[in-house]
Amino acid sequence: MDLSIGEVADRAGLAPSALRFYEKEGLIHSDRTEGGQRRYHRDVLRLIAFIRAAQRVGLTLDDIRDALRTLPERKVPTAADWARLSKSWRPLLDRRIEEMQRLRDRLDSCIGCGCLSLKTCALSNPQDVAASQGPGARWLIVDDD
Amino acid sequence: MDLSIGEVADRAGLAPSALRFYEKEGLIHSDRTEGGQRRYHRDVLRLIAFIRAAQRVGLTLDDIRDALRTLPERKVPTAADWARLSKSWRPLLDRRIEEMQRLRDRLDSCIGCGCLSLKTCALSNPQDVAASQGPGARWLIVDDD
DNA sequence: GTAAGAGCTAAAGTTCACTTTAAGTCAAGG
DNA sequence: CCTTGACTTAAAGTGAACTTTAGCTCTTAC
Repeated sequence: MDLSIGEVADRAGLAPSALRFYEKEGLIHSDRTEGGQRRYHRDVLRLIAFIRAAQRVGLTLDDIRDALRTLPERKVPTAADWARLSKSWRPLLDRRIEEMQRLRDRLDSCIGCGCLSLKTCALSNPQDVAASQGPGARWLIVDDD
Repeated sequence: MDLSIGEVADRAGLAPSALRFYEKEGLIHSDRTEGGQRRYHRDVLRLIAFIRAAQRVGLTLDDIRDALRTLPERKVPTAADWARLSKSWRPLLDRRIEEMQRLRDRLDSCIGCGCLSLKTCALSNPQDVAASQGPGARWLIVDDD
């Protein structure tokens, strides 16, 4: 009752080529038939769901492979294993949400006050704050004083 | 009192090569010195802030170029112009925030109940919901019934 | 006036996450 | 048995967003 690559692709909503790619990258695993075709355990669907979720949160496949390495090898992960993994994403998720909300609030306040041309507006003068901080998206994640 | 490419790069927190790239892509504009070097109006810093913000929300540079085309040509955009642009991002931003929150809640509930191996759990059986919906990240954005 | 560092261009290179291609093999229904 | 559609591989291609390289030129401080 194992799944072929096409069945997994259909159910998971991605292309067979993506599954082969994930396997080459060490993210998922398959058994083979006598003739060399892939056969997947149903558990791979949950694994793929986790991979896609992690990607949505902003993790690279490298990050995800590292995280999956913390799952017990050679046995099917338990609910507790998955829970531990989910939990480790929580802070990242919180940060992403907070950042989006800050951006939204900032856009809102600037729309509301029409201040975009004024010196005092955070949006209109991001560079003065940004210049002093490392690389990356600086002005958006600046803490309000 | 115009800015050189290096000054803009420093203040905006990106590389000079990125500024040249943005210019080639039609996102920003520069004047030139007699000798052919770029000189930027201070306004470019705000424009760059907008571009980076839009990227954070998930827009491609193509999307952003299109959005910027709605700004009045040949004159410095007003506060109202920027406000209109910001406003158009609001729905996208809201959707992204909602999606992140849904993912967080779902992970939380699955951690809390330890249900990951059960048939009733949304996280453990994403494929049954996902299969019926188009391509993309489906299970994460499925509405709760 | 000159040296050093900042800037110029065009073209090629990089990384990520896949997809496409080409040439062939496997599996399952009739 | 055989046809058809799904599957196999390795390697090359894709697109987004830049960066790097090479070989110059410009600007500025001394």
